[in-house]
Amino acid sequence: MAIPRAARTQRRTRIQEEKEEIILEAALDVFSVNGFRGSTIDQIAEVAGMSKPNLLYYFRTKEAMHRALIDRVLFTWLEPLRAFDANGDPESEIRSYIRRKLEMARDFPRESRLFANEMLQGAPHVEDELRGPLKSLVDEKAEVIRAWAKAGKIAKCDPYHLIFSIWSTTQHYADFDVQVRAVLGQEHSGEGRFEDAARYLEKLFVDGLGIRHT
Amino acid sequence: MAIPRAARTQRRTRIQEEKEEIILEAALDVFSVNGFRGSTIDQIAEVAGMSKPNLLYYFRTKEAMHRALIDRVLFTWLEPLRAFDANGDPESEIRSYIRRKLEMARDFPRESRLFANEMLQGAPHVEDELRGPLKSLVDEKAEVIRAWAKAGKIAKCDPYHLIFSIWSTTQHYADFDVQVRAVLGQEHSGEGRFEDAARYLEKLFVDGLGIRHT
DNA sequence: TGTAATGTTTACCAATCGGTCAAATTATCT
DNA sequence: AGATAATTTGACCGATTGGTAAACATTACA
Repeated sequence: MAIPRAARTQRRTRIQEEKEEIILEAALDVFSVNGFRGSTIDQIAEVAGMSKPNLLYYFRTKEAMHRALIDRVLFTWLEPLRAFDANGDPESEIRSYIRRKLEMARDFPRESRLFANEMLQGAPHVEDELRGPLKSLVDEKAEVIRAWAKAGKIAKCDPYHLIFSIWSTTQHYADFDVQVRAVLGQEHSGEGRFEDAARYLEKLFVDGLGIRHT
Repeated sequence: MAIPRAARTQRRTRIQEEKEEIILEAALDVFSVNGFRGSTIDQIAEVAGMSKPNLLYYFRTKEAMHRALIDRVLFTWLEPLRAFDANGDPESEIRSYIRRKLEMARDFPRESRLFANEMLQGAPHVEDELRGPLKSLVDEKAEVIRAWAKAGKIAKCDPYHLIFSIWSTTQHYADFDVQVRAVLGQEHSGEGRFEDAARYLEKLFVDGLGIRHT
């Protein structure tokens, strides 16, 4: 008889690791487009190439699948902000933060959309993470930015809204990809749009924050 | 016997106008949070305070409801961009565009989320509008911005990405409202956050675009 | 190799889904 | 008021939903 997943205390099997990986990959495909409510286990099962009960053998409920996915993605997603260095100089830190966020929008659009979907729904599954770890991290980095402003390295500005504006402008290229492509037209919808965006955004923020570059 | 809605050619009844209004209002509540797939007619019926078959008397399918809602909202939503005036001066035009968009994010967050949901899903219901009317409007305004840059009134920049960045930064306060509130904390989550955002964003764009203000 | 644990699937369940139908109710107009 | 058209609803339909039970297949390990 199969042991229910939740009751297992032993180390995970090779098969478990592989299959859970496949399932979460498929779940990311589906959840990132349709949101939690709009996604079905059957859809995920089809993408994963296994039967529905088999999915439910590894994750007992649809919610558990979503939960596991969020947990795994959240850490990676905040990596660029975590790398934001108080000791670096403002210009290069902001430039590289923008660049990193844009790379993530390009390379991990599904992850971006997964969160966007969650936010639109009022973050019913991650509100705690927002108020806890996320807020702490942002508070910490906001303090860095405030110190830069105080030292006259950048113009005085609200550090929280600065962070919001970098998040929104970069994630836009993942979340609103269809719109961006439609507006740019076929000829400018190649991967080059990310370089154009990087160039434009770096200039916007560097100049907008009054960072003097030699 | 009731005449099917689609076959009616006569003018709409008072009751029709009222009820369709109530239904679309409820549909906006539900669709904007759960997206098309994640929303059910029963949910909308409950919010609207009428029976499910009654909703289907006014809109023959769930898709028709969504369609009507999108059509009604799309026009209003593009109003600020339409008001963007080629003859105005760059600084005040950009400032007021940002302000208008922020006001819409504050006053019509559901409309913003409705579109955001649609974009995340790949715009299955509005792709034509994106490639047609929206692209045309943006193309037209991009030309205005390009002319400003050519005349040296603003710094050279990609006008499309400029528009994207204004869209994303402003709509962020509607679409990611939960996140914004969570990060700002209870004390800064009052309506004042929109004024803070306006102040920050106006400065960012005016300085970022190299607009000399006396 | 045998066997116990792990993994997979078919068949199924109750609840919910979008939508229909016909009967009942209400508004409109002469 | 009476007739007619417009509106509303309860009962219902087949399909899909999240999830279960149990039989079957495979793997790991002594």
